[in-house]
Amino acid sequence: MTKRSKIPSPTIERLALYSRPLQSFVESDTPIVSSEKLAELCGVNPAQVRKDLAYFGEFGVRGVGYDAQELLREIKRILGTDREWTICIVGMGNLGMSLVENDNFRKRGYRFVAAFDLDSRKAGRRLPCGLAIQPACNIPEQVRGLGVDLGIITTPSREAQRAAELLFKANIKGILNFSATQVRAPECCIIENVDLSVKLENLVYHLETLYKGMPMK
Amino acid sequence: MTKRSKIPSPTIERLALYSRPLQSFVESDTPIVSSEKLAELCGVNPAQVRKDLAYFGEFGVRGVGYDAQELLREIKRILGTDREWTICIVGMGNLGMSLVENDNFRKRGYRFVAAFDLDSRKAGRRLPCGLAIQPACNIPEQVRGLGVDLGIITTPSREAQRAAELLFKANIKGILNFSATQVRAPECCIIENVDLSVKLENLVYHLETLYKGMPMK
DNA sequence: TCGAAATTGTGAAATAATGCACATGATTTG
DNA sequence: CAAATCATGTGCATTATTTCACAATTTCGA
Ligand SMILES: NC(=O)c1ccc[n+]([C@@H]2O[C@H](COP(=O)([O-])OP(=O)(O)OC[C@H]3O[C@@H](n4cnc5c(N)ncnc54)[C@H](O)[C@@H]3O)[C@@H](O)[C@H]2O)c1
Ligand SMILES: NC(=O)c1ccc[n+]([C@@H]2O[C@H](COP(=O)([O-])OP(=O)(O)OC[C@H]3O[C@@H](n4cnc5c(N)ncnc54)[C@H](O)[C@@H]3O)[C@@H](O)[C@H]2O)c1
Repeated sequence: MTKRSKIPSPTIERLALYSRPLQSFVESDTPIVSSEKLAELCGVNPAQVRKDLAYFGEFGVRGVGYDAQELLREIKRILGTDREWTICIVGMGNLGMSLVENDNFRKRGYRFVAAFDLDSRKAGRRLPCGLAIQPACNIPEQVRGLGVDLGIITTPSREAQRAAELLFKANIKGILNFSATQVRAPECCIIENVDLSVKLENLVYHLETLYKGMPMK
Repeated sequence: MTKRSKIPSPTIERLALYSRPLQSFVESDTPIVSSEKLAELCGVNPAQVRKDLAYFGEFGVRGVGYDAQELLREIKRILGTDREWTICIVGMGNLGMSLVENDNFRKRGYRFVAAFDLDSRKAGRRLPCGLAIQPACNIPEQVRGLGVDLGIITTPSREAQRAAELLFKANIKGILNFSATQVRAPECCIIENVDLSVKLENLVYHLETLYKGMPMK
């Protein structure tokens, strides 16, 4: 039990997924939820829900279900989202701005504490949230000084690796990269690459296959 | 050997991934690429690259490698991205605007042909790209009339299902949903849910686990 | 109080995905 | 032209993940 070393990584993604409907249950004063209900809302198998949770302990009551509030608390603890995480963001174009403005991150306990851009016309500008955009060359000093937890890269693809290098220099431990190039990182930094158009292409493939009358995966 | 019916879905995601460096090779006049090089750039195992491709045919030359241009063309054909796909987008807030403005989608052969919002102050406004935002109630008629291929949902979470229903009514076949609720769809429509904060929570979990016990600095 | 219904937790089977290792064919070099 | 080198394609072992199926536990109603 609780040997984190061999927990399937799909399990982790699903735990985050489960927390969304759980939050709703808590907000709507629905105290008890079953693996079947949760599974349905998240589009997975009920046994999967139970097994995912079982990696970390016994949170339910047989014949009854799970206490929504308690389960949500446990999942947050497991994921590490029961505390605030600070974020800096590099590349204040359309997507970067959109992310900083987005309220959901704040609600989930993330806080943007620094924003950077290479463009000298942008550097100095103050964002609605109160942050001032700083020149990218400040990254190592600023990010290290503030002890920022996470970095988000929203620069053009060709600049992504360079942006990442500055973050490594600042000793950052985790990066979410939205550009279309896979950023390469040293051992000590975890990268999550999120290429949005890969998602679109997935969709396109499935449609294409479907239209051709072939059975779908 | 082209039996599409049992192709692993991770394979499809990786094919899209491979196309990024391949594009660069083509643009920089590098004619030949090996599975090893491609694998390195995409952060996967070389045998994986070869196996992924082998599901669809023999595209390489033993002892030599793959012709970058030809391989790129084949991958596009396999994915279905060798033709234009039209997109409509529902919810023209920060993220929606950002997606419509993004040039990469156009470069990859996607074309936004309609944009919708519920907000009556937004409806009617013209976007830089030339599209005019329409009221959401126009979706069924407009989307069906234009024969739009794909839908993107960027409304607040609580509105996502409603937005989706309008798209179903318009007989749309695939939807990319950026809101934090999993949209439920009829058989005839494929949904890809992309919850960005799930990605962040993944990162947080791994950091938390990695540095459990050790002082984070 | 008892039996039926509900629902969890879990071992074991089934299914899916990955990666090794080598036969195969191309190319280069001496 | 033979040998060395390179890199693909693939059968198979390995590893990872999902799902089944059922014992265990709780609740409820007669
Ligand atoms: N906008 C979207 O909806 C969207 C969707 C999918 C992927 N993406 C990807 O996200 C990234 C950003 O997209 P965008 O639309 O915001 O682009 P954008 O061009 O609007 O913004 C990029 C910003 O990065 C800044 N920049 C460039 N080099 C930099 C550097 N070295 N350090 C710091 N800042 C730097 C630029 O000055 C600019 O402000 C791109 O890689 C894009 O492919 C965006
Ligand atoms: N902005 C981001 O960076 C970001 C990041 C992650 C996830 N998301 C998700 O993407 C979605 C959009 O985010 P956003 O920041 O653009 O929000 P936003 O509030 O800026 O925009 C939402 C837009 O949707 C419109 N809308 C509401 N109901 C509608 C309906 N039924 N039909 C059509 N339009 C409707 C609103 O008028 C508004 O213009 C949200 O679900 C958010 O959680 C956004």
